[in-house]
Amino acid sequence: MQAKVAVGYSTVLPRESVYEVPCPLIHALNLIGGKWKLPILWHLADTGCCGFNALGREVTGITNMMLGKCLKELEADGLISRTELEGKVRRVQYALTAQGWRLLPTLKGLYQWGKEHLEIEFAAQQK
Amino acid sequence: MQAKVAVGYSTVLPRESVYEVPCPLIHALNLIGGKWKLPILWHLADTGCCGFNALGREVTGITNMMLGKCLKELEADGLISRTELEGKVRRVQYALTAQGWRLLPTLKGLYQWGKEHLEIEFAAQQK
DNA sequence: CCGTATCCTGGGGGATACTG
DNA sequence: CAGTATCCCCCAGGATACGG
Repeated sequence: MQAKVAVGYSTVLPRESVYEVPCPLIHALNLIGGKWKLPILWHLADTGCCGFNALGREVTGITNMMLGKCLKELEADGLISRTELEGKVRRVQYALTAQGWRLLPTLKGLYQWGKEHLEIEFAAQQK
Repeated sequence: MQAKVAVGYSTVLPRESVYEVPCPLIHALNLIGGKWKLPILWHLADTGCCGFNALGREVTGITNMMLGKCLKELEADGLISRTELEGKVRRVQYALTAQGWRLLPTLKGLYQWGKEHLEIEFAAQQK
């Protein structure tokens, strides 16, 4: 067995099910869970802001259905903002909120860990 | 729109679907995805090592089915180790691997962000 | 004690079509 | 351009039971 290392938060499970008590980590994972939330956030991070159809074109493979659903949820959760612009043709702008921006860097560690994991996995296959 | 901040990794989407190209972040999220992977990892982090039934007792709500499936996947992914102990009665020890240990602290930032999000949400409901 | 086999259900997500 | 409505399929995960 490994020596115990600092994890940074409590790993003690509650007596009740973890799903009957609000866990911040599970909560965060739920907000960005699903197949398309992260790609949408990435593209907004990359371009600054974006309209509905433009977003649909850039996030390859997503359908209008899922795009609408995800955008609605992300907005309700305060990760993105929706702004209707004035003009004769209808125009809407989606952008990250401050809270949305704050989320992205927190994923960096996980990204690095995943990269390492992929490399180890790849090396094992080469043998 | 917000000023652009450093995210720590590339947010540029590939021309192909994100799901046709191996993204380390998506990969990491897949490894710990599902309902029970994190609770299992937490309990192993908390106790050091654990047998099958003991784990099932502590991770409240999980069934034998899901426990077996998750343990098998986590082992195949190199996050936990499975050791059969010598003796007249069968005994097995599950524990985190070094890679498993390295994962947990990377989730700290996400945990903090989720905590903040819960607090903001709660404050909004009080109004 | 350590699991596996079977059966079943809910909902996430795809395809397609339609509206203002 | 910015979405909604409908239908359908698949599989993660629950319930239950059984075997080494």
